Amino acid sequence: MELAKSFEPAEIERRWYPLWESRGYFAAGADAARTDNFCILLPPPNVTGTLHMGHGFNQTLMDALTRYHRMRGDNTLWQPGTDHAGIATQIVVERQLDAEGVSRHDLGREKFLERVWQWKEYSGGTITRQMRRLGTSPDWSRERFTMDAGLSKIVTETFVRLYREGLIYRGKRLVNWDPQLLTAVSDLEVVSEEEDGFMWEIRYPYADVENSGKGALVVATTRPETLLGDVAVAVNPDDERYQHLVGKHVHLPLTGRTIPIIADSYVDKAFGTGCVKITPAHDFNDWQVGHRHGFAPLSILTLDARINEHGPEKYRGLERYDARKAIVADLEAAGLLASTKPHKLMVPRGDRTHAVIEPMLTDQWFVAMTKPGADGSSIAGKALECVSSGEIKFIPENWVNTYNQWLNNIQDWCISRQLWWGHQIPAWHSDDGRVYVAHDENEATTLARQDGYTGGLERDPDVLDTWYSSALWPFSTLDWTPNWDPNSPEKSNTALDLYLPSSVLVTGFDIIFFWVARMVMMTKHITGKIPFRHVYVHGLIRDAEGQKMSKSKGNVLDPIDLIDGIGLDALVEKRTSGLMNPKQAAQIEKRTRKEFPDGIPGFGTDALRFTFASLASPGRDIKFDMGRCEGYRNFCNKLWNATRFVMMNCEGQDCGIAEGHACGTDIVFSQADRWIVSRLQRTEAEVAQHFADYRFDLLARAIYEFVWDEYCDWYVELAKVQVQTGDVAQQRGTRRTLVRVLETVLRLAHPLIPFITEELWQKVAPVADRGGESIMLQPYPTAEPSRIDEQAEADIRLLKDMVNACRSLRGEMNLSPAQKVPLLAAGDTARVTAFAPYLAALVRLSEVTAAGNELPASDAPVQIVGDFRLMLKIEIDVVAERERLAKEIARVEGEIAKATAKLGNPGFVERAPAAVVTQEKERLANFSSLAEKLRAQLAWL
RNA sequence: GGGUGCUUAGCUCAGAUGGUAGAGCGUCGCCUUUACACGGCGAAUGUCGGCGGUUCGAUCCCGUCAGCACCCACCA
Repeated sequence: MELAKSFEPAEIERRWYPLWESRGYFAAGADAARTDNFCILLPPPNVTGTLHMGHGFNQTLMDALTRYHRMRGDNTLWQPGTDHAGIATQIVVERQLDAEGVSRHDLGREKFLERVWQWKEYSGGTITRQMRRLGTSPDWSRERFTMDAGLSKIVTETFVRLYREGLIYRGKRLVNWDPQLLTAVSDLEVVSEEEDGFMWEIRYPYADVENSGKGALVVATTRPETLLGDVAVAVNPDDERYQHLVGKHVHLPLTGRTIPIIADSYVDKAFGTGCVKITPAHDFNDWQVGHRHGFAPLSILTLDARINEHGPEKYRGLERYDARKAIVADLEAAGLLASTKPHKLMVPRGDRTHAVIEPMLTDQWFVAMTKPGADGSSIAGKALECVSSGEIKFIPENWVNTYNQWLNNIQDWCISRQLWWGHQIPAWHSDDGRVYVAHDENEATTLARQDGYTGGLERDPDVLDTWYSSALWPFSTLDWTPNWDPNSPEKSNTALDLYLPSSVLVTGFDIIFFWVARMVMMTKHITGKIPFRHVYVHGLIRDAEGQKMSKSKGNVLDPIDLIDGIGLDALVEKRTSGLMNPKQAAQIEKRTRKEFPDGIPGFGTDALRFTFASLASPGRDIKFDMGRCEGYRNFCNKLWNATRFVMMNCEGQDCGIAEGHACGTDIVFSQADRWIVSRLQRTEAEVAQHFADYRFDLLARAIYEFVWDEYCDWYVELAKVQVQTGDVAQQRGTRRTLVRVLETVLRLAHPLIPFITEELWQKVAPVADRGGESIMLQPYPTAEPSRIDEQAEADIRLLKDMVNACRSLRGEMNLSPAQKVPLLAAGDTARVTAFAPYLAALVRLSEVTAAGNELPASDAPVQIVGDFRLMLKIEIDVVAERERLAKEIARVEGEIAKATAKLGNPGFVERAPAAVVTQEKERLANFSSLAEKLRAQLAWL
């Protein structure tokens, strides 16, 4: 069957993916007898999410690694799955309910969860469908979801374990509270950004008899409303201005309360007035200070951030910012407001809701990070050890600093969330405040009875942070059981035995803390094993300007749109619908229409994947450049057409590989044939190295350059000559080389561009005498050093130099590409004769004549290549040619001067390595000889 | 306040245990040469951020300054 004239990816992709999947090519190796295991865990995307550029990038790299190792014959597993993404998913469903005018509380927990499950069922396949469009090849039969029964059971098991070890505890602590979501969040889920605010200075009048009426202490605050919860005013113990006041009291404005003045070194004398109001219930630092001085925190806010019953009657029920206004106004009226100044401050906001986070005193569950466990080391300590010992390796290495720094300063992890969607905490409360943590209610009841409690039990309503189950991913997806023991036949588990630890985690640096560190901590603590050996950390995809892609900025690119293409109107519609702030629509539309006046063309999956791979340089940010996507689409087309050429010339022809054509007697390989095979070996070696180093950018480039610059631009052109002018044996050698090299290159490139390589391989393989139902099942090419041919490489390098020199000459002489001219070549006659047919074709020469050792006197232009002098026999402008030669001589003399100076420097000759000195001498000799020849040529004119 | 990374051709980015600077896109010229105009051939373009130091030699190593970006952190 004929290949289409150009590469049309859509139909090919649609055809191949279902075949691969249904034939089971993605299935895990899972061969218990083997040790060459390779395993990657898919960072589980949100089950209700859609594929974004970050996924596309991340998954392309993982798929390339997976396909590579599978073709190498390794016992390979790419373990897929999705995450329930507690907060994110719950928010989406709550918004849907909002639109219907109901709240989750109207529905009740059970009904609400049904709704979420429904939504999960409805949209849950989107992300995995989109992954399939990317050509990803995980073992879908092993797909897991964090809230599957099996995984949930492991969540419970580990929770109970950690609790019983004393590493999970419950306590009333100040936590980051999202007043909009009404849940605690972890430190990592709070993002602080600098915002404009005010600094208010407030007078707290002296209350003691001797100072009464004599003035006031002035405190500075950015949050005046919290003064209602003040329990003290603190000054630095060394501050001479205030030392005498320590132990005295001030009136707390608007409250009728009197609070003490205390000394604490936490206070910075130089900042503000040197006096700090202490509000332990509403500030993390103040909580510490209050704790040191034995003050009970006074909470003055409700969970939805309104003034509560501990505040004065007047302010009760007021929302925090309304309360602020009222309080500032009242202070001013009372003459207690000393000043108001604009002030920049860091405002903590929830990463999901963007609501201002409130430190809130609540009962929560925590994982103790730094508390020593039974084995004497803490969870965080073990995680540090895994990396410092070298068991786990970061690539690039510098991420170790980031990892260590975080773990060295880690706080206990608040794992409870006041949400409904997630793993409900396996703890049961008695009426009298006792807590029983157990695998299920029966066990809890048993524990309660043993404890002498006979009343009812109520399950803790909270769920776990979504990252808790993610932290277990390396072993929960492999069906870990508490009694797992790889050394015991009854207790072993093939998947775990083979694939824990996995080989490499491929991830962006944005989730090193959220996920990577926590997986190390939990996996090591629970299973005793590290979760993975390598952590390959890649950058984050940004838009062409380097901006983060976000809905509100309207700069989001959808990988599927880059694959299929999208019209301008559809793109505008997509970017402007469902905005949180509809006012941005006009601006987004304008920018989109400017950036993509014709919409986005469909580049196909392979081009997109190749782009992702080639962008995977070690840096932090990756600006997505659509121009490169187009370039790699062109590359795919190049590969397509090279195959078309090879098929036209080889299919049904004698390629010297069918039966009866023994190599040697009736097949001849030219230097060009040996050269391309030699270059192929080098490319194969390079690719293997880049895979080992996770340098997908260099890997993509090596393949690109081999295919385009070597195979297409040179070898195919040389092969045309050989097929046209060679004898039968040489034609055989040429066809065989053409098809075999191509077939190998397809396998070499398959991990990056799976669809086109499969499609083409199906056509090429039979001609190359390789059978098989899919390229996926073929061995990955490996370099054979014995096939590296230095002589052939040198020969072709010389031929290329000659061709380039002649082409350059033609260009400079302004010869039309259509005009054929004769060439006279001085130098080794045998060489000239051997190269003549190639030169004639590649330079478009009418004839090539060997001139022996000397060129005739002529004013024709001459190029010098090594020991050869190449003369184009054309009429030229003698003056222009003199200028050209003079210019060239000047350039060469410049080089000679540089080299001479270098060699004249005793320091260089004495101290530089001998090889460098020799090289420099050679350079000088070559340039000198070239200059001499050029001068001789100039003399002819 | 602590930490990390970046600064190379108009744009996006590679690069070498320190020894003659590269690619893609873009630009300019020529070309329907039967694989490919998603193409071919040719051409132009860089004090490799500034300043010091080490060295025979620095774009690469060290120091310092500037600019940009990001991460962590409790400054009221």
